[in-house]
Amino acid sequence: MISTAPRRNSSGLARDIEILEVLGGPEATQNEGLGVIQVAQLTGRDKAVVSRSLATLADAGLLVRDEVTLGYRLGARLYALAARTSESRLVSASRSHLRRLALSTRETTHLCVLRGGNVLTVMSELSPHEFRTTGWEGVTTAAWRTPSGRVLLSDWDRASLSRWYDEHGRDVAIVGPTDPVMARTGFAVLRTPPEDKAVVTDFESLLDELARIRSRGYATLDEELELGVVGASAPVRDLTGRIIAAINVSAPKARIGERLDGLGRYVAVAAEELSRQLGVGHGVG
Amino acid sequence: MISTAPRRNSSGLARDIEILEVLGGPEATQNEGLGVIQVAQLTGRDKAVVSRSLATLADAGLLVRDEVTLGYRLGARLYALAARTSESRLVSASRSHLRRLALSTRETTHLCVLRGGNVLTVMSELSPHEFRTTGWEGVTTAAWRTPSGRVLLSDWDRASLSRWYDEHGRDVAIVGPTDPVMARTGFAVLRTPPEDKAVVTDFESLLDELARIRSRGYATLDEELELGVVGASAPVRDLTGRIIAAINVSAPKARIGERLDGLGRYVAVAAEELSRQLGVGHGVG
DNA sequence: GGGAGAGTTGCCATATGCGCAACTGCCATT
DNA sequence: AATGGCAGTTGCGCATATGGCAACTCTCCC
Repeated sequence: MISTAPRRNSSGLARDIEILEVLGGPEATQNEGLGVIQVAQLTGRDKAVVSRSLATLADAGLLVRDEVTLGYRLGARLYALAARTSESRLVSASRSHLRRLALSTRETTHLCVLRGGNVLTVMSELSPHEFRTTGWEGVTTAAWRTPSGRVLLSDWDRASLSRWYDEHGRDVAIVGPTDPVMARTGFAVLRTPPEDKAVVTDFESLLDELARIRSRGYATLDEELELGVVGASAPVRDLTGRIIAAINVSAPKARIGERLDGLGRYVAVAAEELSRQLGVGHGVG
Repeated sequence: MISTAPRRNSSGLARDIEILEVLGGPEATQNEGLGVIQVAQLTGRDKAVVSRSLATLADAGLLVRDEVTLGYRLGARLYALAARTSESRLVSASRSHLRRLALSTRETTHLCVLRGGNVLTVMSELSPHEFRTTGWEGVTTAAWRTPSGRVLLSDWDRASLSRWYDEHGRDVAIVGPTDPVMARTGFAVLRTPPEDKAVVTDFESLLDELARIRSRGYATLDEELELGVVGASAPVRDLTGRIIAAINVSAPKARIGERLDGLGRYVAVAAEELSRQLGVGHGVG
């Protein structure tokens, strides 16, 4: 990533995107959309501006307005665009691999990509143990704190990493749990890990960990992000060898025990299979 | 009193959306994205304007730029917006389709999703014939025994199916009717179907049935689960093409008679409409 | 009836973005 | 090595779209 932050103008677009984010957030998904005033409050802007922006976005088809309640929600055009992203194609190609992994490990698996300083979970397959009906799709986490994020950074050169770390190294946020109660209470926003568990604390230790990941072919996380939770991640590569995604398995430490490294090797094999399929998948429909 | 089309301003946004559409088009999704000049030609705008707009959109995360080829493509932020709202969107979008289907067939319709080894009925619309006040929302049934469950399994690969069947193939329970009387009396817990009606008896016959479902585009059930009851189910797909839910119509055999296949085709059309609304067909093709 | 809340619109100063043209880099060709 | 062409970025002046305030409508509810 580049962006020595040349401060684009983008006044209008920034506001529009902020509005889209709000309407994609937990407040909007529960009810029948959000009203002008609500969006104005959530974005901290004048209601007149928000009113006009919402109308324009709805005209463009990115939003849909409920004629009765006057509430806005995300529109069909946005979903159509989302379906054409490369992530969308990656997800459909990865599904069976992820599902198989979830069934054989009996744990929850994720497919993650890097977005800015964060790791974006684009797909989840829940373990049979899970009772939740919704996964973590769309949720983002500070990249350098998660095994998937470290995997995704592990093929960067040092200069790029340094720039990236200057910009994002202090990020700690876990953004966007879809449960509104969690969001409101802030429960999931950040749980400080025990000091002694932290493997990565600064740029140098991040480099060390990335080197370890490269040599092993996978990353593991032992209660570093959350007590009682362990995980393993491995890189998915496109046909040029670049790391484009990471497969992750997260589980309670109690169920994994001493087998964490075994899990890492297993995840790595699954990621390699997926990579191979992506390499040949170009001709296949 | 809206929609008198009062000539919105939308100068910048219209252009940005046009650019997004172009980058969602076939020219961009195939190769390594599109360059500034190409987008300028496709939108008929000055390359300077396009250059700035693309940079701004990329800064916002709606676009991603390939460092090497300098090509732009749609970014993960779009996907994240859509993915985060997919479940709530399914429920809200389904209601009108289910209701319409219930009215036109004059039978009870359900929306079902897979949870572990069971089918969970998320939403029901009762037929005009029904007098019960409670639907089957929240009721779960062994997946491989129901048409909806088979539909939901029909896009799984064989390896995953095999694992899944090892774990859940012997489940027979019908769990948790919301009617407390039914629950207490155990009336709905399990009615053994007539032997000769069973289409799926083991893993191989399940595979056969799934193949039949794939080729027809819908599943039917003829007194297999309960005497005198027939049903038809069809798949609902999300924007990546994955089967995320099934629409089901259940009815007394006496009222359907020979028209079961017709009902299946009819349900399949409704499910396709719903899928299209969720974003399928706008995109991958 | 009137008051509160939600949403829209008019107005004006100002910041924004358009469009042209000049500029930088890169690569192939001679 | 010089040249020309192509891709992309940037500087600048001017028109205009946009933000913020306030006034306004509409509906709902007491």
